Amino acid sequence: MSSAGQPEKTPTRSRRSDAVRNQQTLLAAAAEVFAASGIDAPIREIAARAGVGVGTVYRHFPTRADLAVAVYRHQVEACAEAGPALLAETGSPLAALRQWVDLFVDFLVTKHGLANTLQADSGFDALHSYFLDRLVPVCSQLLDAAVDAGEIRPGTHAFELMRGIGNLCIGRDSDPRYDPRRLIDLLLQGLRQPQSP
Amino acid sequence: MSSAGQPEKTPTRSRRSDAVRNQQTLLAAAAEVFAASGIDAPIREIAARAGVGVGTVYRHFPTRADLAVAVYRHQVEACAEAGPALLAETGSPLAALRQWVDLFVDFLVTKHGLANTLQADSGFDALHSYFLDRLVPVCSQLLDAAVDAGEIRPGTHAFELMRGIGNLCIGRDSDPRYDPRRLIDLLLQGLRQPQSP
DNA sequence: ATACGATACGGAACAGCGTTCCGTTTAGTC
DNA sequence: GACTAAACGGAACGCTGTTCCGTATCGTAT
Repeated sequence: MSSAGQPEKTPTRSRRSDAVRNQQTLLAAAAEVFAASGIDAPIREIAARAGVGVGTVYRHFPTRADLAVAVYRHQVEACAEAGPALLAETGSPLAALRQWVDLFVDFLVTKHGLANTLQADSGFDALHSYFLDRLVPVCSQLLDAAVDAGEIRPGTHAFELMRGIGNLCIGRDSDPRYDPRRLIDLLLQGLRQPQSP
Repeated sequence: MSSAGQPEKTPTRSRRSDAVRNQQTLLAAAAEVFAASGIDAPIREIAARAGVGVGTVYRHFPTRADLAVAVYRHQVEACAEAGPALLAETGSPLAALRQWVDLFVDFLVTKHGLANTLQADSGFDALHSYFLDRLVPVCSQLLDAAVDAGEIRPGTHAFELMRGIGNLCIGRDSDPRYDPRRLIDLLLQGLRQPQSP
């Protein structure tokens, strides 16, 4: 009969130790490979560095995006948590927004190719969604606060702003004359404009 | 006979007729396929539609970018020529810049995947260069005029602005909530800001 | 009109990558 | 120690870009 309970764990067997070990190894390997060769590096390369077969990679992380989410989760989390913190400790919500955007840009720009994944159709659906689900609310909060403080005009959607910032970060490495930050600054300046004709 | 002249043509033989015919056919086929399946469509598909072998495609257009340049040349040219025209017929240089940017965005946004090629490392070097070589001077002229008229702040590089606009246009089709034009408007608004604190 | 050689053609062949699938191995449990 | 579910490895498949060369075709000199 088995109590009807057991709602969440160990139906019959516990997780195999080699499986958890491999998952960890894979995570580390993927982090290294992503850093070295970008987020588009061949799966085989990651498998090789972790010393496993490709089948194992796919079992643990069905899509490349799942792997990327796992690799970058901590940093995304940190960025998300920084939002409210900045808002609390900074006098001007707009200044807080600026600093937060800077954090976000830092994050995107230091990982080769990460910015491209902000596009919805980049084949990184899981990563895309995770980024947006986690960060859009934070951005929204900052935007609202700045609007309430009368520092920026209303009407801008956090989702759109985040995607725009992500897009602007694409291809930063390929040309030294292109600095996304300058344009993002311009964008934020544009937000300030008090609805002029 | 042959005057000593003829400085540019027919060293010994003239171009073969099948070659010119195939080049035309290829151009038409590529235009159709690009429109239908995006600029990343398989070369084989283009070859098939043109009724030639892949070797022929590569002989006429060594890289995909060369093909794209040939396909879009007219439209890029039109856009480039519209710049000075708008400047001449519009009172405000900033207004002219706005209209011109609108044209550019129209162009990018109506071709599936074209915007991505504005990135320097997208593997579309020839296209990237052509776009930039042709359009950056035009944009620069508009920017300068607007600066001279005191409508925008100085210091913005046409190259950077163009790349930024191109980047913002990426992925427009994948999400109806994302409208690049709103952000580009914001960007241009930011330009207007008279150098505030 | 014909022959000849340069030019262009076609598509097989190779390489790199993502992804699937299944025979084999291994860890956990009895 | 035996049994079985879980996990593994990597061969295999399909799709793509790109190269290469034997063959067909066109332009021209005769």
